Amino acid sequence: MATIYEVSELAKVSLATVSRVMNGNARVSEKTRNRVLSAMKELDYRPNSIAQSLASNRSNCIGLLVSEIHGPFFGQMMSGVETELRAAGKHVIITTGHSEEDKEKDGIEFLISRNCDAIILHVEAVSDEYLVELSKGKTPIYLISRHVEGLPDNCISLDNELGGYIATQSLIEKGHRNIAYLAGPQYKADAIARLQGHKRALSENNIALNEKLIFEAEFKEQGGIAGLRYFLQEKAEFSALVCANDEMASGAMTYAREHNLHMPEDLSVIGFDNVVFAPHLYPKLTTVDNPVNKMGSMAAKLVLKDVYQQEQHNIQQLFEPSLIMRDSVAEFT
Amino acid sequence: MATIYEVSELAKVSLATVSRVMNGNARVSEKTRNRVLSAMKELDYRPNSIAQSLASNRSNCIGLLVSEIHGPFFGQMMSGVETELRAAGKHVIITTGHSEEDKEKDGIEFLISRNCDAIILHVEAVSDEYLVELSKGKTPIYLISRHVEGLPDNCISLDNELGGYIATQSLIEKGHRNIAYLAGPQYKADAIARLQGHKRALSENNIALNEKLIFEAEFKEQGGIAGLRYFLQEKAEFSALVCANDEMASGAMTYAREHNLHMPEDLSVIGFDNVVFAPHLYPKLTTVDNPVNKMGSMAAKLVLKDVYQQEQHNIQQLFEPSLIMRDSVAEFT
DNA sequence: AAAATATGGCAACTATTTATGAAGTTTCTG
DNA sequence: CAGAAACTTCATAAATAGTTGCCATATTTT
Repeated sequence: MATIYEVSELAKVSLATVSRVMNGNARVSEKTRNRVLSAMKELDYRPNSIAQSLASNRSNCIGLLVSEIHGPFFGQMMSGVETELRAAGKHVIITTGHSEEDKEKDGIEFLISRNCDAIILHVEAVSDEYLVELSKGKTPIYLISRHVEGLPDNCISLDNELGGYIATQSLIEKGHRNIAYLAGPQYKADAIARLQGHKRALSENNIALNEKLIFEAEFKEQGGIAGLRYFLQEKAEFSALVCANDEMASGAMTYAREHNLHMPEDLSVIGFDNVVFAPHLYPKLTTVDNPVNKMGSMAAKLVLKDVYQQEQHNIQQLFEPSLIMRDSVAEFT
Repeated sequence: MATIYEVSELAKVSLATVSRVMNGNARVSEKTRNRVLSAMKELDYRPNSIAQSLASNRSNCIGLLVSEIHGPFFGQMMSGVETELRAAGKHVIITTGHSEEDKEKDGIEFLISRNCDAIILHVEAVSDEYLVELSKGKTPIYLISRHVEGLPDNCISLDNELGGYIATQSLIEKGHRNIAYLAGPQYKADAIARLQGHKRALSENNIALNEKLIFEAEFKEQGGIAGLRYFLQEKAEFSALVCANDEMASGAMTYAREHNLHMPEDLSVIGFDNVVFAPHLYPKLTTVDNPVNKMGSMAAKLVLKDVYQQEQHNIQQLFEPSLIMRDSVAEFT
């Protein structure tokens, strides 16, 4: 591979000038620039990005830590981040945290050790204090789908409380009063907020909270199955079920059907996230849209703005959920 | 950040010795090693991976190019690759090719320019010749889910022809004779092979091929919808539908239900890939399992073996699909 | 005491960025 | 048209943080 020396030699120009042509940080006359460019072309020269990183103390890599790489939710998120950064010529290093404190910390270490210029995190197990401490290090951190007190400029978040609220509210408006709530793991901030929204909707409508109609499970199909099994075993009375995410809703629906509950007549179901497969469930799932893809690209924009000083417009840090009406909710009769 | 010099100074040891302790490529006495290690600890020293890369000509980064980052298929694949490489302390840089020739080439360039030690590709639009040419460059390439003549040692592939065969064969065994086939884009090797398998199953059972029962569409929900719409409009007679992947099956099922076709009584459907949501469709989708996750981790193992000289057992390059029976296929009566 | 093994200290090497002061060239001004 | 000002470019050197090879020396084993 050709080096900058060979280019400078062929173009009969000094090293510094070649560097200037590449980085455009100083004026170079048209004539010289062309000489340099054609020398580069002739030698099929590509700058060694590693050497550039070492000398400039910039790796042009952004670390991205997600809970899981598979799964429709993270897919959308990573996609948003990658698209934005790729367009800016930056590289994305992806790793996972599995929603476990040790693994999340380990993943963060891993990304920092790679000299990422910034890291974008979707972490759930790690504490706010840890993140505040981490943010004092030399690698800037950005959080997706999490709001940390003390890091207002580095968080991209969704108003999960509002999401939980509109889900339940929409059921109440359809006449439902006995509403079961399948909550996500209560150590995860978004799961907590969604449940709070649910409770607010109930209390604003003067519906007493029935603790038996709340069940906590994991954010997966299996969690949905376990949840509905619990509610049915408890013989609780309910005409509608709100699930803290679409995967749970999918599992719950499968289980409901296996137990001869017709949806939406016997049971209305509402999800959260509006994942790709939501419109292909049966019945088509009514859910709360979570603009994860946009949040991902927004996190990337924030990095481009703060870390690489690129001008960015329309920066938005708080996103709002919205209701997507489909067929899984019926009027209560 | 502390450098290797400070460590050597504090440990009263030479530079070379510190390096030897880190890389373990030469013998160091227990005593010295401990002195060095405790000096590192005291200074909270972490080797600068960029400088290591420059000096050793190893970036410890592996590039991964997939068609799309979202989508259940790629999620499983990336997950397999990442898990394996992460455990080996390697970094994964992910980018996308969108199944378009230009973008795929561009993505490859992008990864090579980052000095990846190897790149793992899931490319669909680029030609075999291009890949053979590419493999002559200094960056080793590995292909997932594609077999390229001339690169036998760098391909991990699925016997798609067999997959297509067993899907159709399973329907025939249930008594179906009029079987519609929803094919994937015929410039993609796996889509071609799956269709071939279908045709072989038909001919082995002496069923005449009806061209009207074959439709080509994209590997997405929308493709499934378009396909079934076509078959219904054509008023073709068929009791079963095989879809070239699960997403198409999901779309087709949604469309079928909207047109009052009951599944599996009126229409049996079979998919391909056995994606996470397949068991949560209604009816639960019978499909052909595609071990993408394993194929991803196998590609990673191949890299560890070839590029990093790590011993690996059970290397497998050709994978076999298997039938997963669920509820979307009925006996033809 | 000789041979084998460990370690030290040094230097060259990796490919770039960036600063510096000097020198060269062009353009403008009076 | 001379001189000044502004703009370009040069050549060099230091810095980035490591790896690696070499030979000399120290320590241990035979």
